[in-house]
Amino acid sequence: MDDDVNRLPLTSSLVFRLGTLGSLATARFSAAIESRGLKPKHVGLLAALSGGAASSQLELSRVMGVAPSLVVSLADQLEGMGALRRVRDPADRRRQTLVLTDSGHALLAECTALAQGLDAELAAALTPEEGEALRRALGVLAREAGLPGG
Amino acid sequence: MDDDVNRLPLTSSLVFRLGTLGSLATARFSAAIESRGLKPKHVGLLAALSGGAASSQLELSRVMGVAPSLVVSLADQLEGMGALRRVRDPADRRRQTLVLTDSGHALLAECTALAQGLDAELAAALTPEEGEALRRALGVLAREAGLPGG
DNA sequence: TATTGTTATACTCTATAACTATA
DNA sequence: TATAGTTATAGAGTATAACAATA
Repeated sequence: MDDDVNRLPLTSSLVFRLGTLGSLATARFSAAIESRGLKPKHVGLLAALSGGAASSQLELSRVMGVAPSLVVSLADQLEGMGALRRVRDPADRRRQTLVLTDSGHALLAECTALAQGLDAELAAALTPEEGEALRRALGVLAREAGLPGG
Repeated sequence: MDDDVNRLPLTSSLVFRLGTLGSLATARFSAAIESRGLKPKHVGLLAALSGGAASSQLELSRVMGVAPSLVVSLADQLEGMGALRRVRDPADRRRQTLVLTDSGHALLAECTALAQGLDAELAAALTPEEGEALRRALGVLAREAGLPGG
């Protein structure tokens, strides 16, 4: 009579667990970077720039999967805090090329260190082998989905 | 000079990848259940009820990590589509016990099947061993974080 | 006429706070 | 006076659509 005995519960599916753990991870990262005045998407933009995945704002909006208007707003704020500069592309003056400043590189490095700290907290519950397997599997899925980062 | 050569990029950290893949997983699941008139949180509520993790609305808000007012709204909608009934606890008439109807059980079973389909799509990029390792690691993290589902 | 960036506006999601009923 | 639930309101985050500048 009860369906649940015959099937894996929804809550242990990959999609459900990725969803809930992803939201938890984002919340923790958000709290960690809050004191720098950053939100996760700011950091995503910095990382995409640093990785060379994109330089113009429209390219960034495609790579990040967000609306162009959001990139404008994120770039405004990052420019305001001195993390990047807008440089007009002389070959096509419509394009704004975003360039990380030294301070932007340093900010990204700080965020990377914070992320590594959170990684260590997460991985503490896992054996080294489990942690490594998790990294590998998530890497495959990220590549498969066309997400930034190698 | 370039920081990136000496450290793992932010985009391959566990937190970043859980965040981005989690948001992708939620978007896919959301699209899959949309035709049923459901959002992921509706399904989360059904799953929490079915798993016996909570019965009163306030308990549900704690288990799900959302505001009590949101549980009211989700329960309103699920009640409106006949997936659950509100039953006053006779011992404490302030409490609304939420009970899944047959139709609610069936709806949850459909959503579970949809999730399993998405799981299969995700796992297609992984070897069987990688998929199993991913499931295990996410299970450990979910338990560690006190998330529902075993 | 098409494209890049920007601005203005609206929508979705969710929380906080005020309120009602019961304890 | 405290608690469960509800309603009203507000805020964050983001998208869509209209607009300006350049191609």
